[in-house]
Amino acid sequence: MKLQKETESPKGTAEGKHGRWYGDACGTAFALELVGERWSLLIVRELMMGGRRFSDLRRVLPGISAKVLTERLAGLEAAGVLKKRQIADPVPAQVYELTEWGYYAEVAIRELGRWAARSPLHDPSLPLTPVGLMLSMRTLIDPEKAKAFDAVIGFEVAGESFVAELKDGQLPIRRSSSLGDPSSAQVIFRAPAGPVVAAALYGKLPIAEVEAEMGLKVEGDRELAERYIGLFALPEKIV
Amino acid sequence: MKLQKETESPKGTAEGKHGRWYGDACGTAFALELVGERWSLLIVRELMMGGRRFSDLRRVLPGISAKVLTERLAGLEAAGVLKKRQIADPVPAQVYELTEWGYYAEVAIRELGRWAARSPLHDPSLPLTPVGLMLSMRTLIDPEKAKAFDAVIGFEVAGESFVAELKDGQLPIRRSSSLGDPSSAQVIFRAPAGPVVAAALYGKLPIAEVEAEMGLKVEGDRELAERYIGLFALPEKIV
DNA sequence: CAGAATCCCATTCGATACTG
DNA sequence: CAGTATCGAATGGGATTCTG
Repeated sequence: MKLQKETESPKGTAEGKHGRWYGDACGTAFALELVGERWSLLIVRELMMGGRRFSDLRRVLPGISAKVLTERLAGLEAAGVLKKRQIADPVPAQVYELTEWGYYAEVAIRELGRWAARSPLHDPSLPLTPVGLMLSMRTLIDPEKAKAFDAVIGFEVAGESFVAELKDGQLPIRRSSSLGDPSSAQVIFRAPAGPVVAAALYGKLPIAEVEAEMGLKVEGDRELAERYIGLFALPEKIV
Repeated sequence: MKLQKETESPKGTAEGKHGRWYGDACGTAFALELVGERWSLLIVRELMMGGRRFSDLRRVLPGISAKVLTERLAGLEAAGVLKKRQIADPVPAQVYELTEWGYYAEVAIRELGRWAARSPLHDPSLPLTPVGLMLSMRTLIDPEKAKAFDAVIGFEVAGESFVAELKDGQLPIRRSSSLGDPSSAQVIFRAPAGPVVAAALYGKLPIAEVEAEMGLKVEGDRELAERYIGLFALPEKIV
């Protein structure tokens, strides 16, 4: 990012002013120029389930400062990864939303996560944002097992709602404004935080135990919930 | 990386001393802690075709300083991505080699590259290292077309030699110490630099033209070379 | 409250010089 | 060849302030 700062790459000769960029035709190197700065890819991750406001991003990315978030959003917009958009819906506000191409980054984000989760040093007990949880499901679902299974699952995690529509081995997930009782979901997982759902999906703790000890609530078809959980497996560690 | 510096994550409470780490269970966030610093992932990329020495890395990563390379290698070793190994083969020396898990990062590296290459801002005319070229072939080959085609192709690019063994739609590539005439390759591409081969593979310029104007030499079965080139296509740009 | 702008300090980067 | 040592410049991040 920072594509149009003071001194852009002079006549395409491969490097910015201070050798700050890589000057490498390799797509990976270019990706790192676009999203390689601290926080950038996590911002993209948080936008993967739809546009978010500035303050939403600050909330789910604890530790990012307003200054850095501002800089990153500007850089990602200059890079064509996201666009700032005015909305008038609930109240006049602006949301940051991925461009079509920005959404294509999901595969790379997933594969980075799949790889890193296989490190023995990875600590899955840390906090997990609702969007992080949703993306982890899309990463870790077993596509073979999923083929034989259609379902509509609702999630309400830390106040954010999503609907996952399992079909043809695919698991598209969208944000849902209201996951009320007139929902089409056959089963709804409600949890105060991401790791609670993760404990059920990946930790393979019995649902009842996660309900009793971590505040999960599974509403609707509990047998379906069990089958759904059976679709996921953490990748094995490697050393 | 920097996993065991002065103040490691205190009792696993999610953040390092200065909030430098993300404290996020999301595998992607952890990946960024491991390889998210400037240059790290490009070092991993350059090791993807086998171990390299310190000076090899400095040469193919123009712009990286000895200091930063030293720091990154130490960090990546602490993270379990690579290992320093003593060799005595040609001369006593030490090489940095990916661990088994380190090699698994290739998918993520490829997907980052595939994504970024679809940006209209990507400039494919920049320099391309031999390893970058080899990885780009593994990224951009059409697996469907490749299924019906077995071949052994040699490459000698900027003094580095590789053999690619196309079989069952897979394209494993290994470094080759000598790509002499007693080689098993059915066709050999020789070029002074990566972009020359890229011009033939992805630019779809006629072989004869790339030979005449860019210094490519195609030895052996030229018809096979044409068929091989036909397996590759740049992904379309999106906006 | 949303978000941009400013100030300040710690860390990091990169170039150069130097060493076993 | 394989790194260390050093130093100025750039960046990162927190706190504060300003604007709507």
